[in-house]
Amino acid sequence: MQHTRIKDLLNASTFGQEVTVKAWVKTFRNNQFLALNDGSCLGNLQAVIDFTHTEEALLKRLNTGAAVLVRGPLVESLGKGQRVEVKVSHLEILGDSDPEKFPLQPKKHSLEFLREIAHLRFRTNTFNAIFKVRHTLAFAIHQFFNDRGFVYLHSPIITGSDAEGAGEMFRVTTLDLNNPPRLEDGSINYKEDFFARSTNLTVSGQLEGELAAMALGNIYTFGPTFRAENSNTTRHLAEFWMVEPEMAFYELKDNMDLAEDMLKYLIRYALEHCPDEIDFLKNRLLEEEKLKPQAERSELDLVSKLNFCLENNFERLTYTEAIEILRQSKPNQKKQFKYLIEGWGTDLQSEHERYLVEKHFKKPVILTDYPAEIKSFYMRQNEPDAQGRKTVGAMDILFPGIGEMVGGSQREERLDRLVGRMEELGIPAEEMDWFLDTRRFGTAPHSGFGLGFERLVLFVTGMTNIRDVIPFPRTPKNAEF
RNA sequence: UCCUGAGUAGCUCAGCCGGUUAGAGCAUCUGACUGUUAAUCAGAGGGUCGCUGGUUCGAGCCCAGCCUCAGGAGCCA
Repeated sequence: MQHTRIKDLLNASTFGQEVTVKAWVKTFRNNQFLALNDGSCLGNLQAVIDFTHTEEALLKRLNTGAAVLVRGPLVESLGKGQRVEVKVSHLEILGDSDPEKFPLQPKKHSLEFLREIAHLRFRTNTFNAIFKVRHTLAFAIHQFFNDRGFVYLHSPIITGSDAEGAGEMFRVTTLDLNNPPRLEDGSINYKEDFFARSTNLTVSGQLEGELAAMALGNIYTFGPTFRAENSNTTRHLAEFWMVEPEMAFYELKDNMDLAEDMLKYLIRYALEHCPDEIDFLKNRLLEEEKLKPQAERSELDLVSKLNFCLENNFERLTYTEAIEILRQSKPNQKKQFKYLIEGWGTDLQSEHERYLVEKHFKKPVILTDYPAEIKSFYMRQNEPDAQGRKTVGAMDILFPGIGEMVGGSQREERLDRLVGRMEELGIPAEEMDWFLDTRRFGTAPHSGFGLGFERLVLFVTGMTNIRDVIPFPRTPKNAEF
């Protein structure tokens, strides 16, 4: 049967026509006012029921969560608080919702509780808004790259390479775990496994992306990524989505320019296409901040924060410059950092990144040229500086409240340098032969980066826990639903 | 994995120094009211105090172990 989405009805400019609405009950007030939501927008449609001419048994079934059909003329609302309403002439229950058992009430629930009922949390305003924004950002990613002639590459989810060392991996196998085939020395015989070798879920599509970029020019991947790290934080998931562009003939600066353009494009796209959702999330955040002491409240509301991000250039500086700023910073002088900045060469701790981004520059920061020791083997080796310190052409983009949003680099395209570094780190070159072929045949400067999609969604929605911006979060000890 | 905190009604939380029958608001149920905006008013029902063990005349409260959750750290995106 034909029915109209509530979003269209709330925007309607003509009245009197009969409409049919199919939606879920949010609340039923005063035995006559039904607040309906069908997911098409955050707003509810008010349906007014003539309870004197409606069976009492039917009215009793208008419980929060029930699916209903209402039909009647769309009229200007007699009451305050809404512009339009439906005067119900026909009412049907499509699906009951037992009020004794339905866990959502017309009141504020904690995010922790909603996480436990992740299958139902879509029905709340907050998660309606979050997943609209998430969708919009995903769509905008494809739009951005497509407009610029990038090819969307599907890198494999099951990988055979275990040489990359970018974190703990999830094993993929069809072997009988209770009785696996073994070699004479007792080790497991993967020759008998499905792929006749040991396989894992991907931790990054970068290496495959590089192969494609060295032919197609500019590519990007956007898919699920898996890390079996025992991370219990508000910023990590065992299964998350990552965007990884890879560009032939791009040097580090081109790489940074693209990443900054992309982030601004995505934020602007969300602001333009989800104004209601972001406004709702902004107000939600303001409510939450009221509970905090003045000192801990943020200076900018969500919309201002996003706009501020668009209006300012990201601060670009090298690791070496950042160390100097941190060394002379107040918290370092006063020994307030848990990890004091003493010398050059160690990785920055969260507290240092937060100081740079949230206190010193107060905007997104791109850090470049990290010490080679603390970065991956594939990053391009810079010439040592006057003091003989070795760095690589890496770039990390740090965001306030999030930390590392993007991690990327110019890749080492010189075969001898790359193989040399792999030897130093004990990475077996034989297993990476296919990867090294790009450096053997027509090698060229190229660059790329990885964007943690959920971290972007966190920033744009103003949420603070990454488990609340993915439908069904996978974290250590939790893979429910 | 480490550090800190938490776990009491469907939800959010209170529960004093270890002491009789464990409380409140919301939700639910019953009734009243009927242009309400998380409707309102009156009444009622609702508990394995995370689990296991220990101390004690007596444990929601003290002790030990475990489980789960949250925040921070590490790892990273």
